[in-house]
Amino acid sequence: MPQIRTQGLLTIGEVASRTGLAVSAIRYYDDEGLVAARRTPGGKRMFIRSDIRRLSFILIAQKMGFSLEEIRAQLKQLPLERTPTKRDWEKISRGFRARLDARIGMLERLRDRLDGCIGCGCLSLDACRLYNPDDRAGRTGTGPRLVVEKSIEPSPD
Amino acid sequence: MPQIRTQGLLTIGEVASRTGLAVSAIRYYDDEGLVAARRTPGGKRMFIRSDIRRLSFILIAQKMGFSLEEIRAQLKQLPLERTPTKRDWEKISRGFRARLDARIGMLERLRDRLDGCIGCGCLSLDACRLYNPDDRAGRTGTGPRLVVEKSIEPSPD
DNA sequence: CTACTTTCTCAAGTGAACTTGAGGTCAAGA
DNA sequence: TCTTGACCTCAAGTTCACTTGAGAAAGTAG
Repeated sequence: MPQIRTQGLLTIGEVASRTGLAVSAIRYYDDEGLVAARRTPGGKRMFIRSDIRRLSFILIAQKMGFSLEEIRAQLKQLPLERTPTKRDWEKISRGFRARLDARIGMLERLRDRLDGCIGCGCLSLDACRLYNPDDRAGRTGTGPRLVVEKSIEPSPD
Repeated sequence: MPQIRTQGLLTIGEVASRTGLAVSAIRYYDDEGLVAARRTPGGKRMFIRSDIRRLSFILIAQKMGFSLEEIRAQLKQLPLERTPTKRDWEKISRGFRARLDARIGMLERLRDRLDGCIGCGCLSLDACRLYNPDDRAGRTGTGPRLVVEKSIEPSPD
């Protein structure tokens, strides 16, 4: 029985145990185009080694709070069929790092505001800098949400 | 028609426009016990002013990546019926701050590892410190996920 | 070849956090 | 009084990120 090139390729089960992902999750990512498994003549998914890296990246990016949609966008910069090069990963890294810094920055801003607001126990909502960073009170009708969206979100993208 | 104490109470519509939340979302939070609206004899929800603060807190905490479940746990420390005092909010603030710091710390650790791994473009998975921080290669079968869970999660809680 | 494990597809279910829709009530203004 | 608009309940629908289940085919060990 001639193995039609199992040349270092991995089955979905192997990838699952190597990444810790469920087989069903990997299939889902394949369907969603986050990885691109090739197929054996029999129709089984086969992965290249660098797919493990790809999948681990997905896992980690999710932990960081990125949606699959955002992760997909990041991964679009990597070649799907070929093992990515140093340059390929570096490109990803830059964009990812930027988004991550933005996210961290947002959390830190929120934290610092909390310290100065909830922390201080100020109970006068209209004067609260967390909810009204411009010191304009909440009488406009478009309150906190807009404030949050505008001043705290990482980037408009 | 004697208003049975609209004494500074707010309707759901007013609260919605003050917080930027949808009316349906506020009703949902009320059902879920994240706020406790009192009712008019006619059955309409009425809110006290500090509920705006409560709801804004929910909004912000969600932006930070906390689930409603976690937020509920935080808010349990606040009195539901009474306007919270400085002390009340301070208690919240401490727990919240700790969780927030943990979250930021996790992101920073991940970011720094990315810099040293994806950033450097190292392509040898088995040697990658991000996926194998202990420098033990991924041959054990229980790979990256465990690594991520164990070393990067904020706290077991 | 048989038995067994792994994999396949496709449809449907899950939980979180809401939104939408249907049908009904309440209070104020013309 | 009639109408309008804000509110009510309850059930069902939505999106995300998967999981579960049914039924079938592929590959491996004996």
